[in-house]
Amino acid sequence: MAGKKKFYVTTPIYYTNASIHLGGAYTTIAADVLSRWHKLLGEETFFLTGTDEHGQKVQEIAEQNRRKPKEFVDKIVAEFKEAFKLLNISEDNFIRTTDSYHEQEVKDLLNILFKKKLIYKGFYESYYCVGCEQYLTQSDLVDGKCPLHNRIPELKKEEAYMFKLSTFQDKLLKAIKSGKFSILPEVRRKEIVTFIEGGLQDISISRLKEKIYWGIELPFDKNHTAWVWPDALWNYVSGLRHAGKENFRKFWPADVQLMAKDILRVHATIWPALLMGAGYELPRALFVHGYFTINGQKMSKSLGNVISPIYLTKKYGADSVRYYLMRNIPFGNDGDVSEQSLKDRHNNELANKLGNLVSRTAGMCKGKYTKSKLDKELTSKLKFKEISADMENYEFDRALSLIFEYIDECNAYVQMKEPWKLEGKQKQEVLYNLVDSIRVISILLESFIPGTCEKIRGQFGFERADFKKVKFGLTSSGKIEKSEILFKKIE
RNA sequence: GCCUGUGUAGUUCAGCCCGGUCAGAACACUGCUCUCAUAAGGCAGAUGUCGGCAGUUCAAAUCUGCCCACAGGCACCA
Repeated sequence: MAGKKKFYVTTPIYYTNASIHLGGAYTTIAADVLSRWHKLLGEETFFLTGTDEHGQKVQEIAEQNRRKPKEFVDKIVAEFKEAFKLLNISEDNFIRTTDSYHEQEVKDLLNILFKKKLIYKGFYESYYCVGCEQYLTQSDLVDGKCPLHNRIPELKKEEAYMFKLSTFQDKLLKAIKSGKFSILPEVRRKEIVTFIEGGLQDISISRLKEKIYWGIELPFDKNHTAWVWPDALWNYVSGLRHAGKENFRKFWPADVQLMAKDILRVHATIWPALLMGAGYELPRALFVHGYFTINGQKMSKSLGNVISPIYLTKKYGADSVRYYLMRNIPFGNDGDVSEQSLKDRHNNELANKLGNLVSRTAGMCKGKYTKSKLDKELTSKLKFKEISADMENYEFDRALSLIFEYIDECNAYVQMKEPWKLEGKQKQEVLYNLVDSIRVISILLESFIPGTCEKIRGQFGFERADFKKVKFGLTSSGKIEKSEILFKKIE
């Protein structure tokens, strides 16, 4: 079977200065959905996620907690893994930037770039506010002053190794404009093109070790640790190569890398530049999703409206949370999230439509179903091609909406045929078409609500199947093992 | 300030690229109805001057201009 397609998807690695938040769970769910979908398409897939654990913030927070950084991040990482398990995430590797294989890969990268003279010793300049006792960024400043203390910060200069990002400006623009390195959605691509056209400056890729000891030591200078970029971004290479060199050859480059818009710029500039510098192919696409508001408000700790994905999952179940997030917000847009709308979708769509269809069908079958002829009037209403196209375009909400349209058709079909009034063959035929439809639906929904689809398979005795089996009439006669409620109503 | 977007029923949104059943879907609401099922399902209905003004056109939510409101971006915080 030569030429089998492959699919490599990544999430960003999450920073371990705090517990997992809903946004991170969302990105990871989306990546999981894509990975599972492509697997069902018959492709070989690799799905990477993980944690970014070095740097000043972690160092400081650990100190505040009177812990060693490693102890501190171990605890946070355990929470991430717990959350992903709860959410039924099927990653192939969970990389930690503190993993020794990763640290070695980063050193190798830095050596290569250093030898190619893409890294040179220079100075990192930044603004230091004596009042804040902190470094500020350009965007922190208002009229060139620290807005908190209303004073002009000192410009501090310290030795740092620099990466020649500026060298890559034209090559990057070319890659983006040609579509070789695609940035989605379109709005984000425009943003990046404008930014790069404004000119790329070299960036610092190290900090003095005496200041930031919690990082990877530069292989060519013990007094420096790697700054976040080479360390964090390189995970996409090291995390894949960890699964074996064969694997790396097979899966590289990434087919799509998901992220929220806050980290797009580094992923659209520094990241591809590091790859070009080290002689790697660029990822095919970056896909940028939006932010959430909670009940119309920005999510923030100070407002106290942060919703924990662990809380939601424990309360409503992984599949409801997964379904809700994928269905409620067009991927790539900002969107609003609320427990009420989650409940509404859980009750109306998962329980009343899908759950009830399965339940009433199983009930009418009275223990068995018999292979019969197909009713095209029903089965022709499934829009599999459109659903596939929506998935190709990352339009998860549309795909789900079309799948649920078919579920509606099935429910209407029951009403129209009134199988409880029928006998013998006529009745068998109606039930067969419903059972067969449920089988097809369960394959289509597998990526989104894997736990539920497994239950459906168990109930009807279906085999686990991929999209080759998304054809009607493939169900043979069978027994209903047991009847169970897929989604209990909430409140 | 500059650059990008968004503004359509109570709510969330589709439609806008390629002008003419385009005024839609879902939820919520109201009425009717089947009874296999998780008091679920089915059918029917009301709701909007498509942000504002002007222009192009036989015809504009759909194209153009201006205005208003909101959001995002404009480098070392990820």
